[in-house]
Amino acid sequence: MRLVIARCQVDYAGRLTAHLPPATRLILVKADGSVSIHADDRAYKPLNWMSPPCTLTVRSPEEDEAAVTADLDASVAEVWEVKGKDGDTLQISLFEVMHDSSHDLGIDPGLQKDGVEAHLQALLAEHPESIAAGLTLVRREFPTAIGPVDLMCRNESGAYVAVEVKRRGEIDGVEQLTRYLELLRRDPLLGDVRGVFAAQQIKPQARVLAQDRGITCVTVDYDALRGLDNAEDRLF
Amino acid sequence: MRLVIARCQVDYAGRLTAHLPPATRLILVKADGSVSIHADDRAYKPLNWMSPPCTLTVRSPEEDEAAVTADLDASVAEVWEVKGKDGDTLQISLFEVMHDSSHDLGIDPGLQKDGVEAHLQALLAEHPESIAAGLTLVRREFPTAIGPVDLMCRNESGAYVAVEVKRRGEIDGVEQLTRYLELLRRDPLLGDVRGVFAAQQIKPQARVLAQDRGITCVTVDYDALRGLDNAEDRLF
DNA sequence: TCATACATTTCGGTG
DNA sequence: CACCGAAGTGTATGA
Repeated sequence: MRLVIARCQVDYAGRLTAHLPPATRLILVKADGSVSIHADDRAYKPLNWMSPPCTLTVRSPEEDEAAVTADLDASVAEVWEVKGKDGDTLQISLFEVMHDSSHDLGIDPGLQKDGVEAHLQALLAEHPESIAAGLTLVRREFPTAIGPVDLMCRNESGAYVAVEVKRRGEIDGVEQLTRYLELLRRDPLLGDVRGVFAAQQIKPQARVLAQDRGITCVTVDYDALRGLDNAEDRLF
Repeated sequence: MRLVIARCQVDYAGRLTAHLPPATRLILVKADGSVSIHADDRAYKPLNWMSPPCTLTVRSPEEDEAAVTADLDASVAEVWEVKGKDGDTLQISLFEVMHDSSHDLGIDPGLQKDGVEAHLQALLAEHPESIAAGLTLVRREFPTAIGPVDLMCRNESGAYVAVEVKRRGEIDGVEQLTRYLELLRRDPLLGDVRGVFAAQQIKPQARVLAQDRGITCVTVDYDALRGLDNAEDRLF
């Protein structure tokens, strides 16, 4: 990884056209060839970047007439041109370099995650009764023409119940479930299909929309479910 | 901005739980207090991060028993604890520091963009006939109870046409337009309202859904529109 | 402050 | 390779 602190100007042309006026910034050149430009704020998003695969070409400004403008040519030390795979380009004009160091980091073992929707879905699949009393699982990822329903269940009276699982319940989740229900209800083998929208938190607007469409909302306690799981582990 | 290259282990607890095993990485501490951890690949996304506002506390490992594990205590040099506003925490255990430098960057003038949806909408507003022959603009951002319709037009026979503009046409865009149309059609003053989904690219699934709902799909050539605009500039 | 829509979204999964 | 959906999404804008 190469770290460069420099006064620079950046021009991007690709899916959009963007320009960064001259200022001092951090330029990161990583081992995979990717380049990103960071200001002194925002942890997550760089000001500008080029995703791999891409190639970086460094040249002095006089090598390329086009890169030399009347205002800038006197002070430009180097011009970096980064070309992406879709023909997009990032041109970095460096005026003054304050810092430049390279470091060998090696490959990263990577991030281990827990608590995402997949886990929530797995826990609910193991404990469908926590969604509604008497509910039993038919299968996870129940296939439809427009994609799989998270959980297909049956209630005490044998009716099918399609469950959409979300960490945060918002309008688009209700729309998604609505589309599934529309399709499922066309299948005469399934008969009437109920809809349940299960999430850790459900936004008021999503709740109203769901209610309007006859979809039941269930808020799920992830920690309690995990506890249930742990308790089970201990018991059996 | 502070740049630290160090062998470190990272643990995040917040909306999810995540863990980074010991490895050499770049740790960025920015002027706004934000912290991000980068591996030697991926331009855009850090391995882990804490968005501002947040506070960084540095301490030697013996100050906090909880942070000291049997496996690690011998080699841990420092433990950084970053607390976010929602009570989420990022704990960085540093084993060995290879580089540590600080740089004053000042505030950034920021990115200047062109080519986003707003511009596309503006161009289409100036050239509604490029959406469909005979179309004339009534107004941009036509207000409804659930939000503004991008473009409200009328066709040759005087019927209202609601146009949803997207750079990339996907299912949620069709859903959005559907909601608008549902509302607009309740207004007796407007009469029948047609729907047009205009985008640079329209995904097949979105196209199918739109067709099913009687919404017309139009793919827009952004460069041609911009050319039309430039040509106009030259002519008048 | 909250809700919504956009993003050069990025990123991972599946067909 | 495409499409599709999730993300600790982040970010800007308007109510």
